[in-house]
Amino acid sequence: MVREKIQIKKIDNTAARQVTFSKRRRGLFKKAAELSVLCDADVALIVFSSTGKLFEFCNSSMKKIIEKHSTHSKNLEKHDQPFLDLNLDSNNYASLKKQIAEASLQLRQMRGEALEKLTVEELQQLEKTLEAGLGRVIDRKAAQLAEENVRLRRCVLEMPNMGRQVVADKDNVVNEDGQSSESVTNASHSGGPQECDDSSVTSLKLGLPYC
Amino acid sequence: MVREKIQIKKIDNTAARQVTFSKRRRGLFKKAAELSVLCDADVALIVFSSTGKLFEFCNSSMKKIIEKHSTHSKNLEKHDQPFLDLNLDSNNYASLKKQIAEASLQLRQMRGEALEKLTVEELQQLEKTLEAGLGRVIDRKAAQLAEENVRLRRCVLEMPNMGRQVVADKDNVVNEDGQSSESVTNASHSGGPQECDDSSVTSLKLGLPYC
DNA sequence: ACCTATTAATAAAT
DNA sequence: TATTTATTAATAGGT
Repeated sequence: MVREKIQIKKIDNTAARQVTFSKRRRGLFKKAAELSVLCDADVALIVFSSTGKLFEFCNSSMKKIIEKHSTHSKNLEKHDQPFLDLNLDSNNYASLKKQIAEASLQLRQMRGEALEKLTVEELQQLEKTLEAGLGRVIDRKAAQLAEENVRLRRCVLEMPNMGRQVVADKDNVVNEDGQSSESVTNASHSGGPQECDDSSVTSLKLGLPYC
Repeated sequence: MVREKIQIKKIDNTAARQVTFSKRRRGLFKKAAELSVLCDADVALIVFSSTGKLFEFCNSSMKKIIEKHSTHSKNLEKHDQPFLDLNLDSNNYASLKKQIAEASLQLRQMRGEALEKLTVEELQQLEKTLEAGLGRVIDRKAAQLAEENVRLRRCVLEMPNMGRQVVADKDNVVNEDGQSSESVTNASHSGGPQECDDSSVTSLKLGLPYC
């Protein structure tokens, strides 16, 4: 597209990814709107950012289009038993929905949205909860990293020859030349590219290819 | 766009409209796919041509995304027609329970529990989300406090006798006219975090009995 | 469906 | 986040 052509793969750098997301999202929504107008098409577009924020476009009614889509797909896959669900207990059903609404609201508030209705005291409480959670997350991360560090050091030490130099050399190798290491994939369940600019994280990766 | 710039309005000529539809639809789907990969976003795109033909794109599961979308919107709109919703299998009983489980897990993790299964990368992401949420909560609290402060100062000033002494030596009085309350509000929207510790909350309470 | 002149989108830098 | 700019990508109209 631009100054330089890019590869279509997940953008590692979080900040860059969010910038690109904003720009391209705008572009995509514009195109969607144009298509619906120019060609008299029904278009529904739903996007969740990697942080869980929802963006949507629909030239008419999202609900209607989703229903229409549902109808189309239903021709192919068969339907479980919506009627059974109905028979169960509408109170129960309603209660489940209420629970979901409540949980969603809480989640949004923890993400810093929908705070308008909260009192200062509630905000204070929320702040404490978030601080506590953040602390635990950071602790846990540190623990994981320390654990991995131990494993890596052991791994390096067990290597007969070059182990020591590799560890000692601070800004060595590997990460620079693109995505060289299989180890990155090993390190994460999700298998996605890394987005940790934390130097401690980075340094961890350095040892892995030798294991 | 090309040889000549076009107006974004329905293309009258049917053949031309269909040609444009094909071209732009391809372009749109490509962009949607790119966004989902580059930015790790969940994207669902549903298009019905003016002739009723269905085209869809989804980087993961259309059903899942529609469910997620449904969950999000349910927080805002009340559920008028549960029957219509039931037609989508997005709202069957099992699915609702799954959504609750998922939301509960997310909430627990944001509170710093159940972190054992998360990778370092996921922890990193969670940390960022918490930090962002915390920042917004703090901002909001500051804004609320500032607002209340304005009200309290005005209240104190309106008291015939002792008002002046109480307020005078503190930051000046100009701050509490319409102008400043505007600026406080503006600052809270865009501005950086402001520090408000518990003592400021406490001190606010002290003023209230006089009003 | 293919071609290409031209506009639109956008990556990177600021 | 917004603006700017250099460059690639999309595409309108023609064949």
